[in-house]
Amino acid sequence: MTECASCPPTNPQITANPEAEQDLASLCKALAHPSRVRILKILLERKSCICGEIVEVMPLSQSTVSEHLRILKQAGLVQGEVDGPRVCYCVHPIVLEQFKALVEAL
Amino acid sequence: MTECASCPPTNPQITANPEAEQDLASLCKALAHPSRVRILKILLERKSCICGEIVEVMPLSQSTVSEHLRILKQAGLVQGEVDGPRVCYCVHPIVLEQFKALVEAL
DNA sequence: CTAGTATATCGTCAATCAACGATAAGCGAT
DNA sequence: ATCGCTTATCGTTGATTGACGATATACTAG
Repeated sequence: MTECASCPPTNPQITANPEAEQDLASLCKALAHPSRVRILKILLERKSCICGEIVEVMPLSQSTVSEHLRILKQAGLVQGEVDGPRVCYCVHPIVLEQFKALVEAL
Repeated sequence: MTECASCPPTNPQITANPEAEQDLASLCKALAHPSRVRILKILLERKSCICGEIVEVMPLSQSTVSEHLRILKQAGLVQGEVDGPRVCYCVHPIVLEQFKALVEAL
C-alpha cells in the first residue's frame, strides 16, 4: 500500500468499465487535435451547420478539413446531412453529452 | 446561412479562445489511448499512488507503462513523487478539474 | 562499495497521423 | 448531357505513436 503525502484522498470504488474507458479514449482521440476542437467549437457557436464555411475560416486545405470532419463524424460527435450540392454538419448533441458525462465521471 | 432541420439550436456566442482549445486538445491527446484512461482510473480508484503496481495490473511491459505515465505527467494530469527507490504517482486534482471544466464548457 | 530493486531512457520497428494536391463523385442549373 | 460548384476520396510524404527489449539511472540495504 504505497501512499504519499501530496496525493489527494481518492474514492476506493472498484469500477473498471472497459467499454466506457474505450469510449472515452475514442472520443478524446477525436478531439486530440486543435483543429478538430476548433471545428467543434465553430459548429457549436454558429447557428448554421455550415461546411464549406469551415474551410474558409480554417487555415487548412479543403481536403484536410474534410478529413477532420470525417474523424469527428466517425467518433459520432458530428453528423453530416446532404443538403443539395453541399453538406450540412452539426454537432450530435447526445454524443457530446455522453462525452461530458464520461469526463465528469472521472 | 445554411441551416438544416436535424440540427439543434446553438448558442451564437463568439468565443474562439485559442489557448483553451489548445489546452483541451492536449489533455484529450493524453487520454486518447485506452491504456492511459485505464491508468488514470487506477490512480483515481486506489488510495495509494502506486507505480510498479500499475505494471502488474496492466498487460503491458514496464517500459510501455512508464511511457504512458510520462505522457500523462507531461500533460499535467498526473504527478510523480520519488519515494525512496520507487515513484509514487497520483492524479493532479487541479488539472483534472480544469479538464472537466473545459469539456463542460463545450 | 556492492548488490538488488524500481523506474526512466534509448534504439528500433511497424503502424498510424496530418497535411497536401489531384481527382472523383454528387447535385442543381442550363 | 454538360457545366459549375461542393465535398469526399486517393495517393504520397514526412512526422508521430505505441510497443518492446536492452540498458542506464537512482536509491536502499548490507
